[in-house]
Amino acid sequence: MRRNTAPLLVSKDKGLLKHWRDALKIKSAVELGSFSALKQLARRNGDVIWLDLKVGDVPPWASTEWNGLLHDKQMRIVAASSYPKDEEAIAALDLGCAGYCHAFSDPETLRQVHQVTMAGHVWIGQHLMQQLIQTANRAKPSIRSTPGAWDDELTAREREVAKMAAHGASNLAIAEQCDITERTVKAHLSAVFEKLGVTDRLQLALKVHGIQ
Amino acid sequence: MRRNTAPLLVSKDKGLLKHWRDALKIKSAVELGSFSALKQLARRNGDVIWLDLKVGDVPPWASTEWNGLLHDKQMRIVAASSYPKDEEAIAALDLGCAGYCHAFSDPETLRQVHQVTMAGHVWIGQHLMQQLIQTANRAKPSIRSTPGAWDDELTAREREVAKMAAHGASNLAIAEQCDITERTVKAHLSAVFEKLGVTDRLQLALKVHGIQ
DNA sequence: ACACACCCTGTACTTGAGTCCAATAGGCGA
DNA sequence: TCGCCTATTGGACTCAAGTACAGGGTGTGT
Repeated sequence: MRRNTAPLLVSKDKGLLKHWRDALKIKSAVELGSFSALKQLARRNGDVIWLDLKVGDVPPWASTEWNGLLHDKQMRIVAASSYPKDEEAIAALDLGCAGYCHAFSDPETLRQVHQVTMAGHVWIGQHLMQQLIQTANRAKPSIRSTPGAWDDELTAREREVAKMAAHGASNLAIAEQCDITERTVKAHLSAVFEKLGVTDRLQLALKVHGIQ
Repeated sequence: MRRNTAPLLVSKDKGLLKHWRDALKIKSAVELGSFSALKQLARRNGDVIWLDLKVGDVPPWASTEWNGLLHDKQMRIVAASSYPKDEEAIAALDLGCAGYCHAFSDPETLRQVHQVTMAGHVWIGQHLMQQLIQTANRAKPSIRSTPGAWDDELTAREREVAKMAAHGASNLAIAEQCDITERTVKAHLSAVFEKLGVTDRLQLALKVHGIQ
């Protein structure tokens, strides 16, 4: 079982340091004022390191400086920003950071971040989580029942009409675009619905775009 | 501050139920043996619901049955599987589940999952996290188009209704799930259309799911 | 007390969507 | 030539969706 190891707080902001100390309920935290000072420490025992990204000398995410710190599992770094950005979060987590959060999150959340990361898990905010899930859902055709082959048994015309409908075009708009009657569009769509096993154009759109 | 509300455990597996009870350190847990029983409960107060996916009558992820349970924030469902799959996790979390984990995770992890989800955050295993990060990194143009900001100026109810509509639910279905009148659903959706600058539910769906 | 936002509901209306029951015409393989 | 598929269209119909107009109830901040 793990015990109450002292986290390492890296920031220049006195207010932030106090906020963290109060939240994590620690009396004597090791505190550093710069990223370079952090680098000196070399391999610690697995404590969580809270890193204020505003600290100044934090290297860019693409830098190789991170390799030694993160790719061995020795350091569990929680990157904290007062102005969180999704791109930054992804970059940080991809590099191996144990967490990414708003620097001034409420104490309860900070405590959870600490516990979770200390236990070897990864922390991520729910907003970013939604982004990731959505991206993954769109990027991963393996989830679909019919991976990209939704239009297999459709005729050319049906495919054409189906795509337009799935992108929000009205029957009339499709008719004009294809230079046919609205009635014909309906006929094609009915056939499409039948073949794809859906009931309306919204279901069709979800299927075409890979959602459910 | 948060009180010690009793979680709801849904499983047929006696051993699993005991495992969960022991891990979460609860004496009197409400336990259900089926998903359908869970559906009867309607809107609870926000307790965490532990759902064993092996329970049998769990509807497929594409089903609209999930809408009412998940898209309002009333139910925080942690989906637990003895044979976790990444695709399933993504599907579950995308639908609005608060977490996805191995059913027989060690007690400490289970406790953390419980705390995190109870606090309104989302739990995800670190392996899947890595996958998501990598996927996001490969497809980062889509994430910077901020597909998650579509519901910024919507009210909670509007958001809820909008999500369900965007997933293909009819007004009547939404009404029943939310226990309101179809007329009210229309009112909410009209407001949503107005705020999002779309004309119908299909356009809404495209916006919600990040297409166009 | 008041304004304001949100949530809920009603009646009445217009209209796009989708279906059912047809029909005509061209292409193509057996 | 005879089916069979595809594309096209018509009329008539049902119905969900969305809008316009008009409220009532609640909670919250000023």
